[in-house]
Amino acid sequence: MRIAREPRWSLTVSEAIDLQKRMASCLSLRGGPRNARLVAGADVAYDPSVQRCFAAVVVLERPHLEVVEEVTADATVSFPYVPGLLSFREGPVIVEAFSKLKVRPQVVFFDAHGYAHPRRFGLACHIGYLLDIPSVGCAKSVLVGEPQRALPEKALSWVWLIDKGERVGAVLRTQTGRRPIYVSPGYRVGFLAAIRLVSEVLGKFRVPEPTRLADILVERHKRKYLQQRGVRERLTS
DNA sequence: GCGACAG
DNA sequence: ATCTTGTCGC
Ligand SMILES: [Mg+2]
Repeated sequence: MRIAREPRWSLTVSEAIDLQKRMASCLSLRGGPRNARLVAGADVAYDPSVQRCFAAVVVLERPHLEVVEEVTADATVSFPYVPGLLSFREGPVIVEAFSKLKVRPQVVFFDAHGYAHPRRFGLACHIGYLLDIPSVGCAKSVLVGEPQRALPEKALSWVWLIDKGERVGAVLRTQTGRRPIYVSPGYRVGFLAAIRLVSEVLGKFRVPEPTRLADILVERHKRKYLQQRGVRERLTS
């Protein structure tokens, strides 16, 4: 798959923050794909000992969520973890993985926030923009904001996530008796569309299928990569 | 200054 | 995110 926009990743922390402020103003919080057939999930894993990171993208076909393509990539960690700047840490290896895809997904789900971000430009917004593909943020914990009211226990119940008086996303209970996930618009997707899209790709787990399968694949890829590297060192030394 | 803080 | 085995609860 061809990457629509050329990213520049070599930025300082303050330059990255400036970029987010500039980019946030040119985002559309409306729309959303109609009856998307190809949906994708992406996730990243790390090996702290060698400053290496890994990414996986899994493409599924709706409505039955069958896997149609899987790709992985790996790279050297090039940016620290700074809350609010996750896309600059995980972006390079994620985009690298997407470039290896043959098919072009119609929507992408990320294991991170989108609009629910200090500067309203989380990883899901940033990567969706670079790929020029509608995207949704599906985080497992909160970065900014608070539920507008108490979240009911029943599965599929949701409430708005409010930050500084502004609606930034939704708190969605995907399973009864389990903690909720945090859904927010990424790129070219509205609030209700984001919630609907996530509900359409839920399986039997708390986390949506696309990101859950990407998580499993990236973990498997990381293990294989490190094993292979261990073998080479043994034969070289 | 203090506390919060995606992955 | 990662370090880590078994164990308790939905
Ligand atoms: Mg992740």
